[in-house]
Amino acid sequence: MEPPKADVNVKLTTKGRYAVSAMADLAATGSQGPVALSDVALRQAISLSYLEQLFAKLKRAGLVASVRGVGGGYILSAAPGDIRIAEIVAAVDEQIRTTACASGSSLGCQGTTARCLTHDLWDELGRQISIFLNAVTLEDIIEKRVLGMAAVNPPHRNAEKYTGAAE
Amino acid sequence: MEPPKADVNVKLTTKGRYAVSAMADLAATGSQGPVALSDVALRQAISLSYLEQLFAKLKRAGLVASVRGVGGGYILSAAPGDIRIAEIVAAVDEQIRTTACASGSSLGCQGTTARCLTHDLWDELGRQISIFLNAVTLEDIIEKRVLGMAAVNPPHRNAEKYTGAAE
DNA sequence: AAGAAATCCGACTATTTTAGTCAACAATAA
DNA sequence: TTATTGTTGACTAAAATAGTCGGATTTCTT
Repeated sequence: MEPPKADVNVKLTTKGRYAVSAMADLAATGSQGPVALSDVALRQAISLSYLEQLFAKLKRAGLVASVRGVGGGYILSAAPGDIRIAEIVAAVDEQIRTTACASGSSLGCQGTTARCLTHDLWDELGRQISIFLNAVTLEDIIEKRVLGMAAVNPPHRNAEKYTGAAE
Repeated sequence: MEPPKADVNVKLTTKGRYAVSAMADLAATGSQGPVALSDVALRQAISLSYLEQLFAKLKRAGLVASVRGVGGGYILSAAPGDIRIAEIVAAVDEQIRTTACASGSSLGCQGTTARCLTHDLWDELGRQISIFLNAVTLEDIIEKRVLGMAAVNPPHRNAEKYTGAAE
């Protein structure tokens, strides 16, 4: 059984990060039974109300299941190794609004002159991000297997290896 | 002479896209002399006033030079092959505000339990995006050499090749 | 049956960011 | 000198983000 793949918009807000943090918390602590959001809220320093919002979406996306009542909480719908980060982000982050030359669609791209020169660029970047977030699972996070992934290959020139942050 | 490298925050708004489009326009049309923003505004369908804002920042970053008066406009400060997309994005997009567990800094990351489990993840993603945007230059864009870059290597599992957008 | 612990639900709000507009000014070429 | 273009800064409207709040519902425990 292979994990489903999610498409990720080039949009990464704190909402998505909170969701991933909360899901990682669930993966790390909830191996036995359901975990109450109030616990997650304390551990991750996120407000309970906000977490409730996020988990409503996560549940709608089928990533978690809920148990109501005393002793209830949320459980992952699948093993941590089968939940990709891309799915989490896609579940909580709303669709990016398509400005002018939207990534993916060729809207308004009847380019005569220089218009939409950058279309391919954003397309490709979005694809790179998707690939990355689809390659990492919750298990990778709690096992700390994320760092040190190989770099992308530049298109044509033999680019010097990019070592780190400038400045 | 090697192009400088810029650090890119994990933040990609239309502002950055507009700037890249405008710079690509400049690269494509302005090989002889300065290009007036009014022309760029028409071709790229961006409002002139907004472009002025963006180019003020681009100039401050040293990516373009300006010529005032009749026949004036903006010129690239370097050859298209020496201007990386990352520099453009970094010039116009403000610094991301560091929430809770900021990428790069270890602020608030005195993690006892599960806190900051995702730190490495966002760090690594930011690095991937930086690598990509640092690998692409304006020349690549106008020569359409952007598409078909190699995928990132997943961390540990031998992930199935991600072929495209789901759904 | 009562109460506590939890999810659920929807409306509301505050803050920030984005995406501009507008007006006035400065330099320069024709 | 006049038209063209850049320069600057203040201002604004709309959208997205990041929540809050109040209440309802379910279910376990006593």
